[in-house]
Amino acid sequence: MPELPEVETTKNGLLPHIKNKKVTAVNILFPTLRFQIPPHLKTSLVNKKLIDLKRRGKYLIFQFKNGDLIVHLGMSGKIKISKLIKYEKHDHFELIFNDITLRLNDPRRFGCVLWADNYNNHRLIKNLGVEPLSTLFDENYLFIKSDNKKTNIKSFIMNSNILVGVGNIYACESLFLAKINPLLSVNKVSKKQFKLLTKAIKTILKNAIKKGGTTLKDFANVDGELGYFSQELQVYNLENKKCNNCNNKILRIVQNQRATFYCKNCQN
DNA sequence: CACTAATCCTGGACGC
DNA sequence: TGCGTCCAGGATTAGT
Repeated sequence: MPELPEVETTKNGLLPHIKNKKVTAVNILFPTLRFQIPPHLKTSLVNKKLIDLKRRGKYLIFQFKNGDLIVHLGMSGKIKISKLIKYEKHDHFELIFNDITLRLNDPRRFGCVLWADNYNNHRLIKNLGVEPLSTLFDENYLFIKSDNKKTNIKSFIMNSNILVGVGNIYACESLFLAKINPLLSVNKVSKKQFKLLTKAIKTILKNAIKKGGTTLKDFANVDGELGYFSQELQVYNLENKKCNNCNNKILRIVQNQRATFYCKNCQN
């Protein structure tokens, strides 16, 4: 479900509620996720103060003095500020502070809850590519990374070892904004196109964060409010609808086993 | 090495 | 109302 803007929205929603607060209890309700939730969290986090909450790619990093709690939301994970006493189906993990309870619910179980002494050294984090909203991400970076690669530009920008946070929705939307055909081999992408693309990715992600993310089926922020970027989508999930630029029909194809939406007329 | 396919899992939409 | 099929926001791993 969540790409960078949704994770960022979650982070921004949670942080003011939990910063500098002590964990009073941890409940592991259903440890089965992509990896088993480490049982020691139930005791090792109690009485520890949350120093900061960060985002790295699509990972949330809850920082404590004794280490980092790493959470990935997978396709269907949600963290809510819970006022409910009764648990719901697919609740997995609960982080309880004095006055507030965070609950992780993940029906498809592609998410994970991990522990690391330092998140930067964790095997799932240390090889991640650049943050798209950082100054390290520019056309030169993409150009260097694209060297000799024949893979298509869409899967290239979705490769988290190159660039983090861009999933299927924002890859489609960014390529549309940059007017680049998603099928184009990266070794044929010009420097000028890379410049347009980096700019488009930054613009799309920033705007999506501002709108509180994209709600397709059920994404909601920590207070249960929906994301409004879905109203601004230009191609994603809009097969056979008219392109806002040229009125041609938006196409749906499959690339690397993922749906791609684009306008053949505008993106070439 | 580079690229493709399979895989993990549940639930919602849709056709019959 | 129910059943079968397909599809979904991710990312690793196995295989060619």
